[in-house]
Amino acid sequence: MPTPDPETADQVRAHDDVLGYLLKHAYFALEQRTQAALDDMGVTVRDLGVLRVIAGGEAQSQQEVAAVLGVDRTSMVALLDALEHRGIVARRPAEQDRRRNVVMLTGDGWDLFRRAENQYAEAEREFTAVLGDDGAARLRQALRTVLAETAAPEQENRTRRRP
Amino acid sequence: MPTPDPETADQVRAHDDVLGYLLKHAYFALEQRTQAALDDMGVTVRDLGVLRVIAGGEAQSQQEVAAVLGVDRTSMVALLDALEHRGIVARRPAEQDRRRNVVMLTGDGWDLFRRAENQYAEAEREFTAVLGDDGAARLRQALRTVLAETAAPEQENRTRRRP
DNA sequence: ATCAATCATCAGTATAGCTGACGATCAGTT
DNA sequence: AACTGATCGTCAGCTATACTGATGATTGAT
Repeated sequence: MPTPDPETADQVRAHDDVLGYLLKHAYFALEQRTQAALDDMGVTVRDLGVLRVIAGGEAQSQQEVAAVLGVDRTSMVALLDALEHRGIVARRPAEQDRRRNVVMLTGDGWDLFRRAENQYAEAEREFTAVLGDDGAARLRQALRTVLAETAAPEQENRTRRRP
Repeated sequence: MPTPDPETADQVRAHDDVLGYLLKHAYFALEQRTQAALDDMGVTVRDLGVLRVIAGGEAQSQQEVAAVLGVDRTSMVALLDALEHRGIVARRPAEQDRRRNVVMLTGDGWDLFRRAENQYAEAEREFTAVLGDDGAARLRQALRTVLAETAAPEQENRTRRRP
């Protein structure tokens, strides 16, 4: 028997007991499904996140959008460049503070957003269908709870590993 | 009023109602916490995942490990190179099929694994402490359920976006 | 023996995030 | 009015990661 020490191997936690594994794979599985639902429209899930935050008035400036979504502000530049190029969003310097760019949806942007959001929501519903409405709501609530507790106000810091 | 159409903006879903957002950020928040708990030992969460799968006997060859974890097989090479170099795992061609490399933990590897797994588990416990034991179990179960339903046997395909 | 398939590996490519810098702008001080 | 420090958007360069496609070694079936 090559690998597992038979006496100890069965005390080892199964990989799908590990919350990190479950979260990561649930995230990627959902991403794949929702992205597939958006492919027709030429929008990424990421794009839609930006549109949603703008449409909901949750953020105005580029940095606010970036902060809400946990995206780096320098990455937001290229992201918005593409969306602006396609006439989906527009940038305009804020009147009170001309350093800031206020980002807003164009008419076409609103249109695209609503269609994309519908497709996205449908894909999410399918994804959580097994849980039932209550189960899906409880899942969301649980995630919201742990996130609120963590309350990491700093950036996300995904890259850094051992130096 | 620059951005939100006031009549429509309040019909827009808040970003933290979106399951994709919640999963992604919960995943990254947990990753950060658990990684911090492992930093002392010079192991990444990713490394530990590999060790766990090997230690539990859930996989033997490199590709099996990669498949269980949803990691690309070509990425697994470098990952194992590093672990082997540090004397944590050992590769040996399988006797029945010498194309395959059977991966196993060394004595030091078992040692490191057990310590790392303890640290990791503690960090996870802290992360889900707000939910209580039952809540944490329900969260895990919900994630396992949607993942089982998805049952995506293909690769993960994280990169591809619009062509 | 031959041939397609599989495993580990490697080289090359693309993407995303981060750091650090820059100019423009703002607020507060003098 | 001029000076200082901070903030915003932008850009260039670095890194980590995943993927593609190719290679050699090996296998199983014909």
